Amino acid sequence: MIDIRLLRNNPNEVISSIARRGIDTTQLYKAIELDSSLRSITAQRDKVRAEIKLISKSVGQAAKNLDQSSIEALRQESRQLGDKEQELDRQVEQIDKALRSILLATPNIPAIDCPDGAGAQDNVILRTWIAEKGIEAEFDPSLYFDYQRVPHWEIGDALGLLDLSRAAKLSGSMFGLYKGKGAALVRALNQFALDLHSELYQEIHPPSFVRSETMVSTGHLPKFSDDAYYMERDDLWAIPTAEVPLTSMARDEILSESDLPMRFCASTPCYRREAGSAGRDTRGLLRLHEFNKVELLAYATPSQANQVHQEILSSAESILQALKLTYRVVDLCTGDIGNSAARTFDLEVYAPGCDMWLEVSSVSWFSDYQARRANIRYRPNSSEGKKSPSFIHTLNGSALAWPRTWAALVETYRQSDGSIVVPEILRPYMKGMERISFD
RNA sequence: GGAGGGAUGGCAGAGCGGCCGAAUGCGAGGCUCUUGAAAAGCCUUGGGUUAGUAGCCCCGUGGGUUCAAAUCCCACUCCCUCCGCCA
Repeated sequence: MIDIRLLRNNPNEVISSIARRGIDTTQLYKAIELDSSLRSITAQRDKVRAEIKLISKSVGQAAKNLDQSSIEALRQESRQLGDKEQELDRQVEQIDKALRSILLATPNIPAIDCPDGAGAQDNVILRTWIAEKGIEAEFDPSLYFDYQRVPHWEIGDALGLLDLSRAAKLSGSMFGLYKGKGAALVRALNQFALDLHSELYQEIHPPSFVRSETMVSTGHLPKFSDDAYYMERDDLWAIPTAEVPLTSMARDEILSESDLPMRFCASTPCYRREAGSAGRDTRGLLRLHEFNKVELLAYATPSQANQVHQEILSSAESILQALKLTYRVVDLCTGDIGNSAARTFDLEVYAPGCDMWLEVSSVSWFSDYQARRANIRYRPNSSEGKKSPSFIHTLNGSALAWPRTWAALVETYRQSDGSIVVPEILRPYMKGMERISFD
């Protein structure tokens, strides 16, 4: 949620910033009007309330003096004021509700240095890391051999690592089913990523079903309810990402500045209805309703946020480098960043078999947008006098989403004989296995 | 699923319908004393709204009774204990 005071005091600045997303901002002008009438009517109501309180006290006095006639008079007066108060309060509630629903639907203000753009085509590629050379360089498709130009679903089928037709039998399209060494490979990836990060990030194993309030905190509700799975019987939502529970852990809490930044990692299943993307990326593992990923998330003070953002980015990059996969870092433009984010870097890994750059991580800074919704604050260190609590900043990034990483990995590591070499770093997690070949 | 008990400030824990935004203890911060520290003493210390140390709101949430609700009534949510069932 954006700060209503910021909007009130700098309306033009805020509105033009949000307009950089290329969305309609007329509702924000309405919000400003609602806010000003809300404040004036609230003031009127509070004045009436103050009167009522005074009268009530005099009734107490009169009762002590057994002054029946003045008690009755005061009661009359108070009742009349009560009617007035109720009417004003009704208006306050109505306006407040209208204002709130606009604010909840309003996306975050993009960061100043977030590049302008209308959509994915305007994203800025910051750098490309070439696994074969172990350095940042120009991408060169000729580095790949013909035997790497086989899509992962064919590889998975040939080596018996994937069984997508049975997955479809069980659950329909866009579900995965890994088998044998294919399953072991996902497990290895997961374990490896958690081990790599558990020094810096505290490991959490959160629930994967959450209440509505939890989804609202991160901005996944109310606007994007169609994208999530909902269990009506129990009024619970299946999480679309570990960001949801990890962010809400500190909901309604006041943290102390000396504990910040706080860093967490979690491996969870992620559930997405993909309502708006029917027919897109339907082959293989590129788009699934259920997948696993390891998520990194941090709570920080506003002044720490930028550094922590870079830190999470390099943590995520370090996995791809360790796996020796080619990837690029993309700075998402204002037209492409998510609603709650102020700045986002995507990591896209190159999958030679499909000849596609696959988004495997999205590292975002949410400024105080989520913290405001979730009411997560911190108390500044009291060295310079007393300061009241203010909102923290939240940041997160997928440490990696497994299906797409798995896909890029088997395509990249395919050999001329059709087998797959297991990346060295994963071998300890695969009982030392060096190669996945035909059984 | 059944039966009980509970929900108050960072934590613990009081609170006859008006004198309660709330005792007390702990914790935290500041000061005094001290070479320094400890101990001791003194003072301060919930959140929100607002230009505001004014007013108003917040004692799980939502309703109700009343001139007046933390306190009475109703509903709901959550937590704890016991029983049953089950990984």
